[in-house]
Amino acid sequence: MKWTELDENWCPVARTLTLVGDRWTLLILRDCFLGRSKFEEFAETTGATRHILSSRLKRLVTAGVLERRPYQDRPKRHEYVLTEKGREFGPALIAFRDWGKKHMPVRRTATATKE
Amino acid sequence: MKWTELDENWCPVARTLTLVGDRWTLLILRDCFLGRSKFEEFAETTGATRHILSSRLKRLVTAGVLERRPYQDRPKRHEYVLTEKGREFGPALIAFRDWGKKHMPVRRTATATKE
DNA sequence: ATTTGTTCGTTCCATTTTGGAACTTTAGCA
DNA sequence: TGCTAAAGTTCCAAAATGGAACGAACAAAT
Repeated sequence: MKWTELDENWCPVARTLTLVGDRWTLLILRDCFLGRSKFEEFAETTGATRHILSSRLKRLVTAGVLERRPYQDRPKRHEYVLTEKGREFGPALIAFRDWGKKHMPVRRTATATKE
Repeated sequence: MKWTELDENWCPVARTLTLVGDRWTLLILRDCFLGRSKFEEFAETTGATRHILSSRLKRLVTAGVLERRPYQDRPKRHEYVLTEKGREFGPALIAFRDWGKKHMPVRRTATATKE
């Protein structure tokens, strides 16, 4: 089954997933809620390739979850900010955060271990 | 960046995504909350291929979100049921559902339109 | 005894999507 | 002029996916 077919699904969860049902998209939204808004910031903090970042941001803007707006002229630069629709997605991320805090402890690696 | 690297991420959202950050996994969990528990049920209602279903269920069981347990002998059959850890993921799905109900209206297609 | 049906997968392969890095454009600054 | 920064785009090899067939293990029907 293709993902585009899901947007006519009877289930609201399924329809939601057509838009935000992938890792990078959710990480981008997390960033937005943390106040980040620039392409380069997303690239650094999410670890997504610029390629994927570009396509995901486009999708979110098209869907009306983010708004792409200029924050300076010459050189023209844009930033991505949450719309009302996007802000209302907050509770979902809170739920993910809380569940992660409780059930997904940080796995330390050799390099991450200090002390 | 590889996904496996995210599980040592400082962010609990990111760590959560290493486990449930894909569409099929979340649809499977939705099914579980709706009371479904069998492989064939998941296959039909999520639309995921048996291949993907198999790998996702394994991951969820390994992570302790689902428990694979026999519900009959001869022919041996198993079902997948939410553990306490899995049940605590409910609020996240509720948030997805609510957001979807409000912001992702069903897109009707020609065949779906009747009357 | 052979065929059919059910459940739960595994295997195979062509198509998509990713990851990773380089390249482009526009413009300020030294 | 050369260097840096932001925001993408392009390219290609590697990984994930979809689609459908195949397999095992047993029950029920013919």
